[in-house]
Amino acid sequence: MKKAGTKVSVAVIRRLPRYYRKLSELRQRGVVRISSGALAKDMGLTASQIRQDLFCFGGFGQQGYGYNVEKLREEIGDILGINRGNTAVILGVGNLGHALMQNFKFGNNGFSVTAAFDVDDSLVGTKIGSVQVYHVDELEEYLQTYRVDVGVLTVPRAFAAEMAQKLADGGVKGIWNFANVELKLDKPDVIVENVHFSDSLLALSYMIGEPIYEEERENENE
Amino acid sequence: MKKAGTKVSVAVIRRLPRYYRKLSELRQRGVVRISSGALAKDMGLTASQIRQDLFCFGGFGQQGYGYNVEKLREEIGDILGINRGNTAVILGVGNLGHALMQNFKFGNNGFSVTAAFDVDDSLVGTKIGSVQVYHVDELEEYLQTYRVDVGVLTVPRAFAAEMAQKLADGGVKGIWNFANVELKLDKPDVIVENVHFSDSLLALSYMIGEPIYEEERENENE
DNA sequence: CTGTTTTTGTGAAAAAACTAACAATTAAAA
DNA sequence: TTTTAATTGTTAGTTTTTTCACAAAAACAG
Repeated sequence: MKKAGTKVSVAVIRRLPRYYRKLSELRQRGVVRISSGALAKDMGLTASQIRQDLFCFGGFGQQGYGYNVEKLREEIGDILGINRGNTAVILGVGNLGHALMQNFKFGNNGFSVTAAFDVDDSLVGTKIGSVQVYHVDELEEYLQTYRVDVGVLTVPRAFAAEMAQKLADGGVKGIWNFANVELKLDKPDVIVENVHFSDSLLALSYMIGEPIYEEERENENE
Repeated sequence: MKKAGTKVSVAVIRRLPRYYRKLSELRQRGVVRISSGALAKDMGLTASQIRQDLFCFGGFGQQGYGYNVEKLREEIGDILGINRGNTAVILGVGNLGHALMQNFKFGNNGFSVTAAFDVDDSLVGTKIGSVQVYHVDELEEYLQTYRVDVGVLTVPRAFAAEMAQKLADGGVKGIWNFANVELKLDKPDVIVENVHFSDSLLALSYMIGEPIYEEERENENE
């Protein structure tokens, strides 16, 4: 659909999951079709932007009709790689790793978690849900044996760099990094996606202290 | 420092916490001064961008010298509101809320957590660390009694909207939203900061499937 | 003390992102 | 069936963001 070699901007890519989420919600509510205008209003964007974004990947709509919710959702899901059968392993079954394994719906996002790793011997050998916990020492061999697309890094920050390197050496394509450090890898083909809680909270901290942000919001709602 | 009424772009604000984090790290390593060029190289940005970003708030550097790490860190911290004595309450002491309370360093980001709320009677009355857990029914009164700047929303998605409304009605300035829903509030002066795990994972999913992103990364590292 | 190098602050240029506009097409109404 | 209204794909224009370029200031070397 998209011209080969064409680069889609990061800004667009960051909006795709939001579209997917909104379309999933619409589908669940039984909505069959939606126009870019209605979607825009619902999401606080402009209709133009939505059409432009989708245009990057080819037209999924129909003039005079709009977009079929089910079909558009499928298309965006495909673009995002939801049907690619991605696999992930969890590094660090502490509080956060545990919470992710128990609460986060990896399956809804096209990932299956195939293993977890920790150094704590009281965890090794147990199962979280249906996922086996291995000792970190077994990581290397595991990565050589099974295809793992993404490593989820939920270890304490002190161990993050070392674990990230092991994941990269083991051939993962991406690292979902929850450790509060900027990872530097020698493998440039490994994508690092950071989830920095503190960055998020500090941005919020700034915004609640700046009256100008309130004004902006008011205009937005017209 | 910044001209009153001037709006700083969101892109800049999102970089400030990264600067703060990097400067904290440099300070800890005993680095006293740094140039925009060195900082840029370390962070994968351009020197120009860093100077431009800081220029939004006034000049913190010195020509021919660079930036004093300690001083710049302080300044950015002030801009972000780290010394404003912000308070936060946790809504939902499930897996994630618990993990945040135990692992996340609110203090490092200028926040003190003053209370937590849940519906589970087996949790109500207990303490997580030094933080008391109250029943959600007591939220309204609590918000009327104490100043709460931010509500941390870690409830199941089904309850997110309702709880968000209570927080907004109670007068919080911001909501740190971990529930996987787009919140719609009738109070436009309440800032919502979303932490959407699934959006993040799906963006990563897209990028590991697109060879073009690898190329981009390679150029970045020159 | 003088000259050279470093480095910022800042305006201008370039690039990227977003919005507007509209012909082409479809759906719905008359 | 014909007309009217709705809506997309797509190009062009506008705005925002990023990068470039360089004078001014400071540090450093000799």
